Amino acid sequence: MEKKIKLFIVDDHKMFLEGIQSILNDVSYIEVIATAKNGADALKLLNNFTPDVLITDINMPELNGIELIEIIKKQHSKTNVIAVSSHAESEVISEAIKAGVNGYILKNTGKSELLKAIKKVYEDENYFTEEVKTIMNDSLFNLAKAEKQLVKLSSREKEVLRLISQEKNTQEIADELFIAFNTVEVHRKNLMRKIGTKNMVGLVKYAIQQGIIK
Amino acid sequence: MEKKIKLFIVDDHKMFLEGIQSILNDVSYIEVIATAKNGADALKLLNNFTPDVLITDINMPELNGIELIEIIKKQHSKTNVIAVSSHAESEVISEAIKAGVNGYILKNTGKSELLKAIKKVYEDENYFTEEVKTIMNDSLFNLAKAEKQLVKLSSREKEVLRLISQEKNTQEIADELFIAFNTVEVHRKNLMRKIGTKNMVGLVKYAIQQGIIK
DNA sequence: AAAAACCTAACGGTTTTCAGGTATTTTATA
DNA sequence: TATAAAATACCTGAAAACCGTTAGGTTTTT
Repeated sequence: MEKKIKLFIVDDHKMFLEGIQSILNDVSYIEVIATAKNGADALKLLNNFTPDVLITDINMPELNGIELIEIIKKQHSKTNVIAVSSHAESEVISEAIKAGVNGYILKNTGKSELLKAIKKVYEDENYFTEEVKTIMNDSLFNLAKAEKQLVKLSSREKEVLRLISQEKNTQEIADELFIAFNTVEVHRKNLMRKIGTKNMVGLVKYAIQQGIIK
Repeated sequence: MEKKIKLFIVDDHKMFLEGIQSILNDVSYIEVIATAKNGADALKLLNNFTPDVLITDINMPELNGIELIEIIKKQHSKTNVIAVSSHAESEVISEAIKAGVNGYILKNTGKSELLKAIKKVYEDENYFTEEVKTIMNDSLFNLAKAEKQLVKLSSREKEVLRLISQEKNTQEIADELFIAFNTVEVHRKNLMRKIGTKNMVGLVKYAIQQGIIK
């Protein structure tokens, strides 16, 4: 390869970021041109850098991986994106694909697979690890993809979700946001409808998974 | 330093494991003698290896970091332990300290701090990052430490917790375990008492944090 | 400008959780 | 083997969550 692959890495853990960089330092055909610790920072830096491939964590606070991918695909279409996640959850994978991700690998995969993914994605091909492909082939996956619209939470809903996840009850949330008890209930109901769960356990799991809290 | 510091690293993410190894490869006075992807594997390997310092993730399935630390401190007292975690939560820090951990750092800290921690802990001193120290100095921390006995869940309680975290209600859990509705309620109440929360949101957060589910 | 989405609020009713007990059997362990 | 801990089960009443629906005003998008 005559030209180095320009990489941009996004992860909220400095230790992980440095680890990946250290691994990729030894690879002659790759150059890490920038890193960021969340989606918002990444977007700012993308005005100054034009990476060939961007690797992003899915679970990040503020602006998470899925949202970042969506924006990149609209505004920086030359950059291909690999999502990295701790867990293989079909909803997340489904949303990442809908957002236009080019690859999806898990954190429990090693260096060789990471390099394969980077090369493939650089060449405008897709790369998904076996575990992810298994889930994608699952019959339920296509159903889920078809019937489940992309979850877009409003800022108010995220706020309510955050407070629910802090173990606050409806009245406490109402007091804190200066809105009526009933309004909080509506937000909660809409959250459950959008996220597709029937109780608060599902909500808090989603919140943690999406990095909205913790 | 005449002798290399022998390191053992435990983390369920291969990518993280390899990243850390790559970082530490460049450090002359450190030698990574072994790695493991969970607490159980680590314990097995500790029969063959005697590391000076063991670095372990806190959130792992099967046998988590806290439990691993407890066992190491009993059975391999020569090995000092550094806990690595994604988030700084006072309960977890408190339990790690009670388990006898020698250092506690966050994944959002970088290489230089990691090396400092390893050196300090190797010399039988403690090392805690600023963020962790802040939490430890918090007046509530000492209270929490004093009044909160170490959480020991029975296997049945863990089972119920797992099902609660799967968004199942009391009746569904009762049916699945072939026990009475009321019994499930007792387990749930005991879980809430032990974990120190007043609702299921707190339970599921604990379950995720402890790697009991997900 | 129209349509869609969002935020707000309310009502009535159902289901589930939560908090406080008592009590028996089984299992682990000192 | 004593006894402590765990698992089982039941009860009551209160609190909170859950469900369906309507509806008006605001903001954003098309």
